[in-house]
Amino acid sequence: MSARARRTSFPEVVIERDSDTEKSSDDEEEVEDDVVESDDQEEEDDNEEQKGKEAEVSSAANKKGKAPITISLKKVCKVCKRTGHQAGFQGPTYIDCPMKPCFLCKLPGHTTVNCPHRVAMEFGVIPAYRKRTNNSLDYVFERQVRHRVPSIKPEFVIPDEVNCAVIRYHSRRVTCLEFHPTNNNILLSGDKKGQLGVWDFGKVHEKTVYGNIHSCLLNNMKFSPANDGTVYAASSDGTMSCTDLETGLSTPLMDLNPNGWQGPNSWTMLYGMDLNAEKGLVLVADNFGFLHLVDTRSNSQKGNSILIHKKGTKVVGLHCNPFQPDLLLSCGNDHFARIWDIRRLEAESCLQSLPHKRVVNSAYFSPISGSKIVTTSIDNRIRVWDSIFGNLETPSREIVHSHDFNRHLTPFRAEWDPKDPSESLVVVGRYISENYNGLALHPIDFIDISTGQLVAEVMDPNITTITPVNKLHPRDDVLASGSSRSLFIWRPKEKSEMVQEKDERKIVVCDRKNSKFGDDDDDSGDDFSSKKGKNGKSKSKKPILVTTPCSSSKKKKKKS
DNA sequence: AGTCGATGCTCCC
DNA sequence: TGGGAGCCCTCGAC
Repeated sequence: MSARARRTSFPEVVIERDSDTEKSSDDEEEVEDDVVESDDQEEEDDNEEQKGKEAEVSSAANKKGKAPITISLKKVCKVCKRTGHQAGFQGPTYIDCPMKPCFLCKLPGHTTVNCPHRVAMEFGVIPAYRKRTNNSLDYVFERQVRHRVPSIKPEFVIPDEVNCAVIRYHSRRVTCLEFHPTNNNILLSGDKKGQLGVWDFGKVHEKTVYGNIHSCLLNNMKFSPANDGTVYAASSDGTMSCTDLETGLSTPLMDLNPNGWQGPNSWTMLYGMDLNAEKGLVLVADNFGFLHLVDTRSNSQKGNSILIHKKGTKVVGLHCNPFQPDLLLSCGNDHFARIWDIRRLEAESCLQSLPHKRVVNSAYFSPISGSKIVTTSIDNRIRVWDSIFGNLETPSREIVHSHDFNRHLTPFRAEWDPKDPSESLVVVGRYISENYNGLALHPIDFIDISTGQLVAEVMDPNITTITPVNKLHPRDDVLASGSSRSLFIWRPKEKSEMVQEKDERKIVVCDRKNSKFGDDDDDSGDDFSSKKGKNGKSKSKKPILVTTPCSSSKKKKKKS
């Protein structure tokens, strides 16, 4: 009996067989066959479904006539390409490849299922503890800053229910969000195509998208502190723009590719951006490690560009300290976050380098006192420095959290709650899914960065996509999320109910072409609620969200 | 329901 | 340092 004939535990498809007596002369193949057999034994023991396929082709190149080609269907792990196990979704639960390090904490020896960081997110985190250096900066902190940070933590208010949304607001994935500084209902959103959305979520059906400002990824935007009708934006097309929100008219303040496309080695993209209101400066950083300053009064570049990160690497984040705007925090792909003094900016003049193990997606000073730093790195760790006046050699805390890099997703950024006086609440989307009543959902996490504890995980059975872009409202208990091409507004449950009393929850489906309901004004669509969970496990889904009419909308006409 | 492809980015050699 | 291989929980179209 040949080896192939004995293989009975999985389906076999013989495409062509010339002669049963012909055997492959290739020794290596013989060995492989043996390996396969032992794997088969495991499969029988496991008694699992056979999925995947492996084509075994006997070369028989030295023989005349046709070679036998046997394709056997058996399970192959798509991660490590070995047999005997399989990674992937089994229903709503993702099974990791046991041959790889933990997908969550990146350590070997276990998978995410029993990773201690998944069981308890605060695992291994040292609760609030400030390293005292007893130097003069510590003294300054005690005198000037400490009283701004209350020692008693207020109760966190979590916006945990979808209040309104526009499905497919953008034609490409959302890259950034920004709330209007004075108008509570205006949300700005940028997308991968460079389009800028202006959404008044008080009037859900009204949708404005400016498509002619940038030609690719809108990476960051900020409102002008001098004029809240004006917004600055940095894009991968190499331009930094200043746009009037009323008219949509845009002025390019900087174009780093004035000669157009000259090849990938010279094409400059703008990523990190922030404003220094005191000095009237826009700070932007590019993909070659340089920082550029633009004077908003003269609309011209100020000084020379300065290399602030390793030459040739992206600088993805810039943040001016809210308390001392001359302090600048940058982060980038050279695995560093850096603190700078804008008054003394030159290459290698940074006050402090904060090393990370991998690329740093974001680095922010705390929003009120500016004395803390939170960074998000693609090594699946949120790092916290409790005081920029203290010892910055090592972070005060490292919180393991799933926010891996994926080329199809906007990079995750942990964002402060600007309303939290204790400066300890942070919001960040989660990459890996969890099984919630038979649905694989990717929640949005609220984390207390002083303890590493998961304060809340916010999800909706209808949002099955990953939500990497999140922004908390500067004044209201509102969370804005960008998930794929859609925008969501969350409010706390009780408040949501109050709002609904006078105006029902509003979910609008955009994109005429892809929606069978056709019209933005059409209120009958259930595209949102009909979305399936992972692996089509939609049976146990609670249909809590439906497309409801906007009662205040005057445009109530049905298409015949 | 299952497959496929668009593709940017990281990191290793 | 440059080039290129490879990429584990995408997402949406067909």
